[in-house]
Amino acid sequence: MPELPEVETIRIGLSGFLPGKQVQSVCSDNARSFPNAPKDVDEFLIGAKITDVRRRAKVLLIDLDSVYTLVIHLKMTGQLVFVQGTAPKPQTVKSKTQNDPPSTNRHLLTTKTEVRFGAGHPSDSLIGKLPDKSTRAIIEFKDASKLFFNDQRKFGWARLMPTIEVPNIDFMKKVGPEPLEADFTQSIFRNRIRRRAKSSVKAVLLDQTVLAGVGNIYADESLWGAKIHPSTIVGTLSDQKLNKLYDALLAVLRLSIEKGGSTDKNYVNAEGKKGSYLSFANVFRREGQPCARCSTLLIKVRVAGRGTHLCPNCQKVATP
DNA sequence: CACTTGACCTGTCCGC
DNA sequence: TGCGGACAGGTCAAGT
Repeated sequence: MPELPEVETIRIGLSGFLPGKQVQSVCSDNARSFPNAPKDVDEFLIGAKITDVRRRAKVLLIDLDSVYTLVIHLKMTGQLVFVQGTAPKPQTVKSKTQNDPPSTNRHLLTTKTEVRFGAGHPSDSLIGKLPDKSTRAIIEFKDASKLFFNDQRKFGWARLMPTIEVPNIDFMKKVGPEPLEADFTQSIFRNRIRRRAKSSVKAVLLDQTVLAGVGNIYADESLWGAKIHPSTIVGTLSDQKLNKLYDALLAVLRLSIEKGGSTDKNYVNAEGKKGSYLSFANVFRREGQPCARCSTLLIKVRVAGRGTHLCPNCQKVATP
């Protein structure tokens, strides 16, 4: 679920909290979610200070002064939850599904001022209830603040590795350019998209080796913006159409970062606010609703193995 | 080699 | 009410 705008929102938020924090202790389930050997954690994470929080594609990079980096991919349901260690300030945010009596919250931490990042699930809407059963790792800092890594579906992972080796990860070597970097021009976009001339344009947008950071939400939104059917074969698209797609893609990515990303179930940014992009979305999860341009009812189909939202009137399959 | 599909997971939702 | 199955999607491995 977290795509480029969500991970960037998380990066911005964590950048306000983490630099300078010194790691006091770490606990994890030692499974796939955080597979490092305990001795490496002892040597390179415990006692280290965080120097920077970076992002590449959908990957978060938390740099340490041990010259190691914590590399985190949230995949679909991963979250990073930062909990301040001081000034406990009880909050009562109720689940929308039920009114949980406080007495049932047996896992309340002593500190309750928390900031949650990333994709979530309904049980997460009770702020202050951590760790929960999706918690995979907890990093505690010397000032008693904590960073929780939660992931309901265990697709995400966090890995500690030497900073200098991060660019050598297979994913990092293969991943395409950042679409919001200044030197990512229309012609570079067209050339990279055209590398997969026989594929559907949606499959190519989702291909991280073509360009970095686009997932299902922003693929659908940008194709609607450019009036291109997601099944259109890349080779049949004109330069003009691809330029429109470039413009639409950059516009939706920028708008979403401005809105703090997309909140599906729940998700808040550094200021405790939900990402609001989905309320600006034109097609994603809006099947059955009228198209904002032509009022035709939006539909949901399957393209490139993904649920795909489009306007059947504005986005017709290109006929060569 | 280029491209597509399935596996990995768990929680939710829908139909019977 | 409960149960089975489809579905959600980022990425990699396996298949066509």
